[in-house]
Amino acid sequence: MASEDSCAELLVRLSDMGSVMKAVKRDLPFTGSRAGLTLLVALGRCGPLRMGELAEMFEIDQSVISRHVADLEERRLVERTPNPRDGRSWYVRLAPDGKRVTEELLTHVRHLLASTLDDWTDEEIIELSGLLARFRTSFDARRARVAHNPRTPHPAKGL
Amino acid sequence: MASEDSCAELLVRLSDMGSVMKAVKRDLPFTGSRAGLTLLVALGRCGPLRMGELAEMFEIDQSVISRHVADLEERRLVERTPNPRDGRSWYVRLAPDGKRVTEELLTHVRHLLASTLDDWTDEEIIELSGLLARFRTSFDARRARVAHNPRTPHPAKGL
DNA sequence: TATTGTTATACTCTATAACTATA
DNA sequence: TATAGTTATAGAGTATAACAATA
Repeated sequence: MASEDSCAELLVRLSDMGSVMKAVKRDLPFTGSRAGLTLLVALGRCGPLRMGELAEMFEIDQSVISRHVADLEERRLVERTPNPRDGRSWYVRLAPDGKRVTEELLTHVRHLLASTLDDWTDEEIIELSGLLARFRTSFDARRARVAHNPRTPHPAKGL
Repeated sequence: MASEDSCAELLVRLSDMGSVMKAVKRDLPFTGSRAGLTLLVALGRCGPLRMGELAEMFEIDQSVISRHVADLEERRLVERTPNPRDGRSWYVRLAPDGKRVTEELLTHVRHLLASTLDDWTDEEIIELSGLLARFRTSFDARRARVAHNPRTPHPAKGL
């Protein structure tokens, strides 16, 4: 069972990761918005996705996705194809330029990370990845519990 | 030595933590900006800090800190005292209300985390905290190396 | 002359609401 | 009527540059 002390410590460490990722993203050689970059990477990992799926994945509004995708499309980094099963929706996929850019970016970050972790063993890195993946699973499970059993006020949106 | 594969995996996991922290912050019972909240927590952890120190800590511009602190001061959550050793600078500290609010928030998040990790052992949590702390250390060390030995183009700011 | 902090301005990211077109 | 996506508008967060006061 998790103690308050160990949770407080973990909280600090997790917050710290925010600064780290921010620094990584800021120094990335990409002439476009950080949000667009994030979408490109997601499309590279997951393959074609609908607008709504992207919105759900990042928990941001569809309207925001709509504008970012429009921007990426204008810059020839993604392409849209109509969903043959539903005339309302679209699939977004990486265009050739987008694929190239995304691969370059990922290579860049992987090198950065490898250089950062040059005194770590592979086992240690895998250990950390595993714990983070498990943390994510636990977090999602808790959210599902709360959503199904809403004794807490509400999702409490604007607070 | 870190392999490309393990780094790629870790990269995905670290990005994931961004979404998690965003969800945590969004559901927090705080009637104010997320940025202000972050500053309050930092002041609670570190004690009185100068404006410039806050800017450096979060790697954002002094002008931004200036406006957030002005807002928090207006809402009686922080207080400013002149630095007796340097007439240009100010110390920012939690006001009584700010101290109360900060403690309530931290208690809330600790409970949230404890509920999330109810099937983790304390040792596992401490293990994860330790690896994250070490990651942060490695990351900072790499940045210092690059800064002192700038064979890469430059800090590459606007990119 | 350099540094601490402020103000003015503009850009990025996001949310809300009103809209369209399909289902 | 419900849903997928768009557009308009507003708010939060940040960076840049010009500035005041102090070192």
